[in-house]
Amino acid sequence: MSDFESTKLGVLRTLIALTRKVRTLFDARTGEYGLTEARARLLLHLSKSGPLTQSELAEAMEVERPTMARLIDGMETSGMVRRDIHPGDRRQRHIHLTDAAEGQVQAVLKLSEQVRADVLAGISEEDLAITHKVLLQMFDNVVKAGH
Amino acid sequence: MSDFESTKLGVLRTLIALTRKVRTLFDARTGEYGLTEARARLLLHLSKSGPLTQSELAEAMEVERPTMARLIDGMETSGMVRRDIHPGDRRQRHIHLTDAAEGQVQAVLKLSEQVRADVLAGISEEDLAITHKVLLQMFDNVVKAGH
DNA sequence: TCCATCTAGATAGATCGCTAACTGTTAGCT
DNA sequence: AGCTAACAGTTAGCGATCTATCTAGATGGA
Repeated sequence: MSDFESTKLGVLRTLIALTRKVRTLFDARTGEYGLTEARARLLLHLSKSGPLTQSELAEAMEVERPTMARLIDGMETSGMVRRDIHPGDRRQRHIHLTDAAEGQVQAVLKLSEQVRADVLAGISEEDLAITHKVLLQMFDNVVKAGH
Repeated sequence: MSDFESTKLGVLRTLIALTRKVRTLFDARTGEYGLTEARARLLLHLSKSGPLTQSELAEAMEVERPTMARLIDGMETSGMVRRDIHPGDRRQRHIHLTDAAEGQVQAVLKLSEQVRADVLAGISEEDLAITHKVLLQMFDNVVKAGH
């Protein structure tokens, strides 16, 4: 088997294993804030975007709506977000960060940048750019293949 | 923000989203065999390696032992694998594919190669090699950071 | 106006991943 | 022989993801 063939065999497997490891690293680091990787990402996203509906958040973070609903459930229970019913359309819930959560944003941002730096250590700008391009291409391929 | 900075921000996010999408694509394709991405991977692994213990399988597929145990539970229930107690060491269970599962290997192999081909479509050998190298580096970084 | 359709969100059920803690078995050392 | 440590596997509990389905509310055409 050529090197190319064995790379093809391994790259998806590496992708999957790496994603799991990144998540567990994130979970370990953010555990003291009552956060997980998914929660931290939502926290940071909301702090940048401002209040959005659940559907908008789901689309922006590329998860399905029930996934987002459950994520919000958990963060609502631990007092990090608030569901506000939109006055003009009672179907919509606008998701706000609570003051407590706003206060954590800086710390989580720092922590998440640290994780990112750890993960990307020793990788050249060129290689990283190529990798990102390739991952985006794969993503596009999967979306197309899904039809 | 430089391009390098924005790539750093996006690449991990793309990685996570891509992994989810690849898994769901796999699940959709293999659904008719009563398989999922994880089950298909175990099926193919066992067909190549021959019978192994649960711990060996867990290590080879880079998941924890309870994860492997439950995966085997499900496949045992649907009649794809068999747990054989090792005569010399009653702690060990040697996991065998059943005849029914052996018969599916070729079809699943084909299917999994098709998914792989779909995902990797249009990506050059050079870029893929770089990507794999970068992912492995990231994996190594995460393992080191986890201590 | 009224009924059909679309949209937003919630709920149910499944899979897969993790850690922590438990049982049973083996091995090793005194 | 017996105690301790290590190992294999299981169980319990939680988080995140998906699809399928349900309810409530909004919209639009007959």
